[in-house]
Amino acid sequence: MLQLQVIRDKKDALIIALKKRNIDASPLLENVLQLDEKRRTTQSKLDNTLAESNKLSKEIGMLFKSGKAQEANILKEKTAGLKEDSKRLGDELNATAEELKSVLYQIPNIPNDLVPAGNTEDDNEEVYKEGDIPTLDTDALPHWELAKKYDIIDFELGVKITGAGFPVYKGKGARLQRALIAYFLDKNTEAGYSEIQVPHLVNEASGYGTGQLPDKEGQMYHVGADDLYLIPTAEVPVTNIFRNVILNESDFPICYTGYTPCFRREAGSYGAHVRGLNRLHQFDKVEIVRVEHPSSSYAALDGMVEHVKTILRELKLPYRILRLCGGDLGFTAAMTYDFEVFSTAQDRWLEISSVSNFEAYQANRLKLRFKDEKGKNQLAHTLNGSSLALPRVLAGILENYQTSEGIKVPEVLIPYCGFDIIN
RNA sequence: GGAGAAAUGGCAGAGUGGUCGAAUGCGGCAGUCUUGAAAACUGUUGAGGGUCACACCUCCGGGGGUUCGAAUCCCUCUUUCUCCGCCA
Repeated sequence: MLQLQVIRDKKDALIIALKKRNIDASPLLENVLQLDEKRRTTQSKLDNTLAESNKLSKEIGMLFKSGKAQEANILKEKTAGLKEDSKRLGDELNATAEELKSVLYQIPNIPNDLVPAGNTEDDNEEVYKEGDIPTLDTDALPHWELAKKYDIIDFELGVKITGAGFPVYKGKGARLQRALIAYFLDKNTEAGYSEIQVPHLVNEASGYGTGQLPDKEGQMYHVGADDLYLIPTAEVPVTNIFRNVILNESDFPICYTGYTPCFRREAGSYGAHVRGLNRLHQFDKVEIVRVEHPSSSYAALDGMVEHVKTILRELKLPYRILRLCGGDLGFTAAMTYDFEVFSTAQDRWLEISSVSNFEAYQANRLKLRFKDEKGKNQLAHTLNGSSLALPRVLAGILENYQTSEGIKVPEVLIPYCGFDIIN
């Protein structure tokens, strides 16, 4: 959520910046300012009424104490009208505040200056590319065929147990999956991220805190009986650790890494492009989350990007990095870098990581602040990224490492797997 | 799941209808003293709204109610603790 003060101060600049997302924010922002104005006048009317009623109450108290019940009762009558007024003004204030909040929730984050304009993923800007795309035999298979051939992932079994998009990993497939998780976590902790295990279900307040609610309500699985949501990413529980927290400057930087399964309804996406591991309802992911001082959040973002690079370099997977354009940028992000690995047999790029700076947008919802050197509370910046999302990394490994003898295991993973080929 | 107790500032812990945003202790910060540090002493120390700045308003787990007036009384939800039951 954007800060009211920022909207008040720089409305026109915000409208221009939000054009990159192809939205005309001016009606929304106007509405915000109008509601804010109304909120403040109502608030001040209410405050005055309450002040008067507080004053009378004190007088009544003193009169009763000094035995002047008669006079006190006269004053009591005067308070009746004030009570009605404050009730009415209070209701009005609440309604206005609610309305204001709901409009604020509809405004996405302001894209960073570096974010290119554009509508679709075709307008994303490739900023980096590394690794050689292997030349495969003509009979090379896509990963879902390989999974079947070597019996390491069973999609049909998942359909039987749960439904489409819930694969079952078997034997060396399961072991490879576990190896990847352990390897990612080790790399992250070596880089200074502390490992953490968090709940896989979150409450409504957490959903609002990181911005999944109300914007992406339909993307999360909701457990009605307990009113909880299955997490779509570890970002939600990990970042919400800091909801309603006031940090000291010396606490920065805060770096966490956690492995969790992720659950996404993916309503409306069907077809060939979601085959195999390309898009699932349940998948595993290792996430990195940082909380930073505003002055260093972009350095932190760069650091996260460099870190993810080292992992892909070690896995020897061909990848590229895109800076997302305004139209493709997530609702809450100010800037995002997507990592894509080349899936050779499918001849397409697969997104395997998304690293974002949310600046103060999430912090404003979370009320995540720190005391600056002047002792004033300021909003912190939050960031997160995948390091990495498992299924598509697995798809990339299976396809790019396939040989006529079987699928070779990337060297760095051999110690984690205990085998060097899947055949 | 059943029975009972509780929830107050960074922490501990007073406060059962009026001047309580809240005693006291610890911790934090600043100062005095000291070559420096410790100790001691002095002062200061929650958040939000509002204002040029004050004033003023709100917040004692969340929500609602009673009352001229609620941290204090009532209802409700949540959480924690104790006992019982169940259980990986």
